[in-house]
Amino acid sequence: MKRTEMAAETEAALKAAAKRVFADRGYLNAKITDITAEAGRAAGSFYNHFASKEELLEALLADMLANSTLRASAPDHKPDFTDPDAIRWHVRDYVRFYRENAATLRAMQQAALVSETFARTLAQYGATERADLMDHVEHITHAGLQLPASPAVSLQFMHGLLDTCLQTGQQLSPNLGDEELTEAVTRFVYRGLTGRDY
Amino acid sequence: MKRTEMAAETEAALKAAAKRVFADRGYLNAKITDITAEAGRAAGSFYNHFASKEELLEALLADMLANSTLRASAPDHKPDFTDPDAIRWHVRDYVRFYRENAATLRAMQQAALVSETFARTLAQYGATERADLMDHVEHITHAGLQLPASPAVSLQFMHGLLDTCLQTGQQLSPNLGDEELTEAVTRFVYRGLTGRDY
DNA sequence: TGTACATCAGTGAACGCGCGTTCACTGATGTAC
DNA sequence: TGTACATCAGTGAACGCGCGTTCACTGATGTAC
Repeated sequence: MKRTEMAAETEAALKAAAKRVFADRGYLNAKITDITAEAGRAAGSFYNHFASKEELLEALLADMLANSTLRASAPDHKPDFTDPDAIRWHVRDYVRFYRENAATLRAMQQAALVSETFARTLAQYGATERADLMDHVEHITHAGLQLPASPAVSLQFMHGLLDTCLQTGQQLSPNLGDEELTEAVTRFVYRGLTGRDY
Repeated sequence: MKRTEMAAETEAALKAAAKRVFADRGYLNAKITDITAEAGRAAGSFYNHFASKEELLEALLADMLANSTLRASAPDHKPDFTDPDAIRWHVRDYVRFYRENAATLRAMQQAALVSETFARTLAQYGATERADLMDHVEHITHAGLQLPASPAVSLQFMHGLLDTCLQTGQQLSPNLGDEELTEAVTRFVYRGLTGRDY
């Protein structure tokens, strides 16, 4: 095997192991040696690829962002939140995204608690996500309906609610499936944003 | 000064210092010596009062619970969420409670990320809080209105939303005051839960 | 009330554990001729 | 194609930093007589 391949394989193994370890015991509790052990490599090997646990997380974040450029440009994407289907589409998409990237997202949230830098990165990322939805909620005002707050704050409500649901998902009483969760959140958010029902 | 008084004073100073340090740089980042320094005591003094940082946090939690038995039994308390005023009352009360105990609450959340024990305690606490509101939301169903999900899950929506708002409160775009926040959340939640507007 | 001793809160230097990080070494792959 | 040397990914024992925790000491308060 080529040397570059070998190195790439080890790096990939470390990232994959890190996700598993982060998911299992959390980013903050994860030791470097937990990750290398999980990846089946020696401790020192870690530093051939990453300068620190923080840098590894940054790499995971970069991977996540690189792999998710696809979404929100789908053909069935609806950009008007006066239509419940548009909200449902975005809720469902976010749930899917969260499921796919749970390990990295949760690790980021934990890192943000301890590091100012990660806190900023994460806040930035959320803000960008919400900026893209700004026009979606503004349709509501234009339709003569009254948002509960400014468009920005209304969006934070939606975003925050969804995030909380996904993070505490395991505890949701009668173990709610993703489809039911999507339905319930969609209804709650549609009602909350527009003041209407469907 | 009496010895018992002296000890009590030091313990109180350590607790107060801990809250400040936790609020300032977070529970997880707080070192024992940060706390003792902030309290103006020697490092070793800490262990005359608490066996560990965890035990200190438990003491803060106990204090918080002891000092907050008052609320939710006030004379103007309304127990029926078909009335927006009832929701507003609870939202306002929760905001007040959060403001008063922000340091301890945030510390608990951080501790929960790292310690299974604290995670359980916190989940337990939230569940208890919600259990007390169960009958409040059930009025909605009894009035012939349709909740977005089961009463328990609907309550988690409300609770989660409020929590997120308070935790990320600083970033809320046009620095929202508590009164506006209460109004906006109340409207959103009332609409979301009942499907009506006011 | 006074004296002698016990107790105990507080002190801070020193200890030591845990874990991140290093580094001399190995053996396999790459390169030069 | 073959040989000799260079490079480099990976290894894991050892190092050392940071910080929690201890402990011998101090001086003030409590107690016994």
